[in-house]
Amino acid sequence: MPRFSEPRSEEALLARARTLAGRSIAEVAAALGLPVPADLRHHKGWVGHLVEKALGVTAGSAPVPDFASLGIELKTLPLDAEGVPTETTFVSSLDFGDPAALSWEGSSVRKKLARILWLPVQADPAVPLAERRFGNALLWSPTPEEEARLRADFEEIAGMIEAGFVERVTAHRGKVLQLRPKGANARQLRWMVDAEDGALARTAPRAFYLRRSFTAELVRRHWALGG
DNA sequence: CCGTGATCATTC
DNA sequence: GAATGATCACGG
Repeated sequence: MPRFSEPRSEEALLARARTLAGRSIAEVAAALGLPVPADLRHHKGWVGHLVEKALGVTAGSAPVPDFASLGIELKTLPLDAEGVPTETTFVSSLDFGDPAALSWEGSSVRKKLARILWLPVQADPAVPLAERRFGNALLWSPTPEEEARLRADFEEIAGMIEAGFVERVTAHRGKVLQLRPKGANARQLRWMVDAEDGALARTAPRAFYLRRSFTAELVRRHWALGG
């Protein structure tokens, strides 16, 4: 059954997450006394918030791990009928005000991806939201090979930003990790320091995302699903 | 206002 | 069909 308190160990967290396996969104929501929206069009992060409540996440929107004391990030992983992720995975926003944010070691990307609790959730559009079921959770850390691929993409993107070409970093760049706009709308802007002259300039807020091909590979390897 | 939770909608 | 760029809701 879902609980409200934060788990104190990896084992406790994983055990609790696995109680969600096979359960429907309607069941989990009912246990928490939450109504299920008809669809996600106006509730895009709803499933993620539902799972947070069920597993005892208290961190809110602070840029820290969901389970701060355990250093674990929680991510839902929406899968289609074949077990392939239907969406990219948000990793972290780019902090234009933090010089360390552009070094791999100091980056929020490395920290966020260091340990993730993946919770697969059915996302076949043919299945109504309330009837979709959760899968078996996986506590994951990147292998050295995966980290090398992530780091290579990150450093390519970070290098362009440091050189003053942030506007030329599109979502096409990066094999497993990409940088995309992330904001309420395209009109929202952030201040950044221009690499050339040090002047302040406005630019769109951006965030790092994992490509579907990367998480699809993860699913195939750990759940033996998909094609 | 901003960051986290993500998915949508248009274009390719 | 899949990917990119845009968008929606919420808490603090």
